[in-house]
Amino acid sequence: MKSVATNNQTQLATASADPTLDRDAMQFHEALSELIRIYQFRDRKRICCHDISVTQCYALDALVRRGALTLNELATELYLDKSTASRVLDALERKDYLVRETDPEDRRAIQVALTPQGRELHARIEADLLEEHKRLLADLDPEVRQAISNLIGRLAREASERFSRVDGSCCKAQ
Amino acid sequence: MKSVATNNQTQLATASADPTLDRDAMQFHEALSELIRIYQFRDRKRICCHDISVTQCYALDALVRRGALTLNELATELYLDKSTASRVLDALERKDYLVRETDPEDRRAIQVALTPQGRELHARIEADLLEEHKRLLADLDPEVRQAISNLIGRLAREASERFSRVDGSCCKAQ
DNA sequence: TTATAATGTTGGTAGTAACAATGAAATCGG
DNA sequence: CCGATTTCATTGTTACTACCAACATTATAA
Repeated sequence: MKSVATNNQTQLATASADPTLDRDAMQFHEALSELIRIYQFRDRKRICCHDISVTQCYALDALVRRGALTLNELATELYLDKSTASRVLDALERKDYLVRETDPEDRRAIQVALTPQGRELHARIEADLLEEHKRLLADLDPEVRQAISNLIGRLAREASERFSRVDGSCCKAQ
Repeated sequence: MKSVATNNQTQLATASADPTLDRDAMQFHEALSELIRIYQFRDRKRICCHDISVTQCYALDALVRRGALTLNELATELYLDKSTASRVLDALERKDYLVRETDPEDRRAIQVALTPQGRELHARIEADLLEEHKRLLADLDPEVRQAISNLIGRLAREASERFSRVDGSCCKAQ
C-alpha cells in the first residue's frame, strides 16, 4: 500500500477526489514535522526549567488543570506506568512541590495535591511560555491569531482522537 | 484562568499597544501546548515504529534530509552529545540501517550513510505520517490547508530562531 | 468469611543521555 | 621536521526514565 519510494500510488489513491490534497498534505507534513521537532528538542533544554524534568512538568500541569488526583489518575493522564508515576511524585515531593495525602474514602488511594511552591513554580513556567508565545504572535494580525489557535486546537483534537484510537504498542526499540 | 492569576506585569507590558494580544496569546498557548503534548506522548509510542526509537528516527531523517554526515555533524543536527550520537549510530548500524565509512579526506572522521534498508524504512515512516496528515487535512478547504501550512512553517521558523538564540542550559533535573 | 480485585510501593532491568577520559589523526608554530 | 595543541570518534561511568513483576494493604464480591 505504501512503499513510497514512488509517489504514484498515493496520487492514485486520492487524485480524482481531491487533486491538491497530496501536495497540501506534503507541505503540511513538512511544516508540522519541523515544528514538532523544534519543540521536542526545546523541551529537553528549556521547558523543564527551574529544577524539574519534562515529565515532572507535565505532572505539575496535570495537577493544576485537573486538581488533586490519585496516583492512578495521574498515571493515566500522563500515559505513564503507575510505578513511574510514583517515582515522579517522589522527586516532586522531595522538592516540596506536592504532597501525598491518604484518601479518606479509600485508604488504599492517595490524593496528590500541589503545595503553594508547586503552584507557584507552575505559574512561573506557564508565564514564561506565555510570554514566548506572545512574542511569536505579536506581529500577526488579530484575526490571523484567532485562526491559528482554532486550527491548532482542531489539529490537537483530531490528532488526539486518532492516536487514542490506534494504540499499537510499538517502539520497544533498542 | 489557569496559572496566570499572578502576573499583572504581562498585562501592563503590552495592553496599551495591543489589547487582544494577551487573550490571543493565551488561546494560542493552550492550543499549542495541547498539540505539543499529544505529539510528545505519541512520539514515545508511535512514531518510533517498525523497530527504532524516536531519536533513531530523527537520525534517519537527518541523514535523508542532509545526506551523509560525520558524527559531529549529526550530533549537532540532533542537539545530542557526540557520545550519545555515536551510540545511536551503533543501534542503527546493528540493524543494518546505516554504515560508518571512514572519510578519505580526514581519517579521524566517519561518514555515516544510509543503507537501502535505512532509506526504505525512512520512506515507510514518512509515508505513514503523510497518510495521517492527509486524513487530518482531508475535510478542510484547500485554501485553509495552505494557510495552515504557511502559519505552521512560520511558527517553526520563529520558534527555531528564538530557541537557538536563548540557549540557557536549564534542566539538570532529577 | 474468603476470594478476588484494586491501589500504591519497591526491586530489577533495559534504554537514553550527559560528562569525562582516551586513542587516533590532523594542524599549528617554531 | 617535531612537539604541542586541537579535533574526531569511541569507551567508561553515572544518573535518570520507564517498563514489568512482585508485594503489602485495602476494598469489594461471592
